[in-house]
Amino acid sequence: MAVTIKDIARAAGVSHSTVSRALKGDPRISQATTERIRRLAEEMGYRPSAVAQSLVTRQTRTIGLVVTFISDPFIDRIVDGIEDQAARAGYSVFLSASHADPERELAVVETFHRRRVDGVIVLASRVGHLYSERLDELGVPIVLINSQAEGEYLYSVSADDRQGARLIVEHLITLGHRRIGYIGCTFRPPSSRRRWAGYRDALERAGIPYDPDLVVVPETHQDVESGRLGLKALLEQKVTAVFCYNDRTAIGVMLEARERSIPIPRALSVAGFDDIEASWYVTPPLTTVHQPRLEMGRRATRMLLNLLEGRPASDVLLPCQLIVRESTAPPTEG
Amino acid sequence: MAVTIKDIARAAGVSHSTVSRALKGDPRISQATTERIRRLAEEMGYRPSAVAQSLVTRQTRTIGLVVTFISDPFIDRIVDGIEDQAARAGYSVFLSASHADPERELAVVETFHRRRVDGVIVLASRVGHLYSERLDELGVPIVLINSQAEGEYLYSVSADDRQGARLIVEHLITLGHRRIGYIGCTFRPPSSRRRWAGYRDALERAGIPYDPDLVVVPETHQDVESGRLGLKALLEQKVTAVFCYNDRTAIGVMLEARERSIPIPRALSVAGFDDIEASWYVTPPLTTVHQPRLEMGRRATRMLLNLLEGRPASDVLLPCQLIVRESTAPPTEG
DNA sequence: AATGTTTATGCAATCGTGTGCACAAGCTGC
DNA sequence: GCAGCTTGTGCACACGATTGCATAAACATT
Repeated sequence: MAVTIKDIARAAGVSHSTVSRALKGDPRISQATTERIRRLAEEMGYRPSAVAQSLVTRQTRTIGLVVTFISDPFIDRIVDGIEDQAARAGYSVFLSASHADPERELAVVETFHRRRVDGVIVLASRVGHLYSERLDELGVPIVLINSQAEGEYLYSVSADDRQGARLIVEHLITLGHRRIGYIGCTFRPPSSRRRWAGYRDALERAGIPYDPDLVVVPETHQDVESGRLGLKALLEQKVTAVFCYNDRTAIGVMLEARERSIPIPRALSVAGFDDIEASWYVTPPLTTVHQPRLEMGRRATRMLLNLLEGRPASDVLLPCQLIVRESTAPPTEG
Repeated sequence: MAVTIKDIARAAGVSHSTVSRALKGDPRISQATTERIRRLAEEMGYRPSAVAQSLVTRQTRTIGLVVTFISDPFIDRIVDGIEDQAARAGYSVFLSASHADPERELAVVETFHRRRVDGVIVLASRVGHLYSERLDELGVPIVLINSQAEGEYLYSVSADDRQGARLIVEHLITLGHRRIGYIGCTFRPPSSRRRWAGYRDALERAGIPYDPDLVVVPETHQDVESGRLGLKALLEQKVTAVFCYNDRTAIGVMLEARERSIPIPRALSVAGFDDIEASWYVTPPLTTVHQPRLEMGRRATRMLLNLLEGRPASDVLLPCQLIVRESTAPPTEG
């Protein structure tokens, strides 16, 4: 059995209210008693029950974190940032995976409800209408990170997809490329659309006419596969460079290119997005766009904590950074 | 304000005890009342408070999960497996990172204590004496996955490091290699030692004398760097193949080899361990040992749940599987 | 000496749920 | 018509903390 304040009260010969107050540093309790009680608590190995505290204070100091899949190389550092900030503030994190399955999404929300989490962070998920509605019913603040929500959500932290895409496509243009393909993503429509917009921004600024034939959105839910399919389609278009929705897609392109003996970057430049760990393991190392993932996790958590303390918060859009490695080079003549 | 059983009781014109019993399906409550109450609960959007339930039942149905770093490509699927099984059983998971920092380790244990978690899973961590002692003080079952604990711990789920290592070294021997190096890991001594033992097992079975000069344990806490350093040391020994502590180390070897224009697998075969996602993205795809990570997470969780229900449990040692890809080949003559 | 003020502590209710025990009503059996 | 049994429900306490209010003692004020 765990030690309770009553046990301490008995040992100290005071009431349990006094113990509670002493431990909280209530000035009404005399210095002497406070110290005596604190020493006893320490000796007896007292650990306040967060459960009992939650019941009376009506806040659990927990936050619910939903991701679609835990094994997504994109999210690891974000979760790191979330856990870090939450722990520092004395909050604990419930981790749940929705697997992009509506049934499990509802189950997760239900669980968060029963657990009475103080707030929720939704990570890189597609938030459909039903899901969104249920989340709202929780009646707690919700922060979305890199949301694939269809409507505009109240609070969000995102990397600037459009700016990042523009950056990397400008890099390709600067290298001399004119026929640049874009391989989008069919199951993350909003961010794919934003990256596509950045791609067009770059073309427009350079005065290169936009050619819809150079844009493909393969019908698959596997990023790597998407890259393979995308490349097949784009080869007919004689592109000299490909900008991919994300690094996994770019890796798919590279794998497919290798099978077809297309040397990268000599015959084809490949660019990704996200800067996942594997992007600098592959051959050649991938030119990509870095998203400040750790920072995104931290900012989202701080935003949530602010909201929980009644402070205002406003959306955060973090800039991306171009990472030039070896998968991009000037196009070869002819 | 959330709906409570008292609200339902008032609406139904019964006492809250009756509501509690009806919702739990107590046979003493008449069919009619039970149904009426259930309908009301549904209509009013009642969500039982896990907090209040925990207080009285003295179990929280939560499990604490500690990892050293969240952004470790090795753990993602394990966590997937844990979350999956826990969620199915109605348990929620508190995720914490210790960052291999003694201070944070203690903080995590302290948090789990206050939260009154029912059990703990420790993932791939080095569990020192102090840490271990504190964990014991929690007084709840603890399951270690791929433990780097120094002593023998009560309950654990592991992949069979020794067997896996033997498997892959035998593969190298079968290809014709005789001078095979091993690059170990300095900050995960127990498993590194086990893989080293498997390496020697394979040599012994093949009648190849063990040469300590072919074993290096670079003094670095970065896996990739370890591979680079390891290769530098082993090149002097004229090895034709290298077995690495893990895939990241093997990737380090490959990167270093590329910089030195050593073709893989023609001039050097490289083998890893773990089968992380990046292992099949690299060029050439890495021959490695697959650990059934998803299964490890699932088994650990089921073991913990068994312990929580008073059922017995015994340690699990799961076999590893050899994954032959393209980074290994017969040695070239001369 | 009576009253007011300060200081230190205790009492008791509360948070939302579970549960042992009491109890009332209806039924059975003699 | 009464004891005994069954059935359905309520009372009241418990879980471990927080907190408004009461109170007792000590001291200051008039």
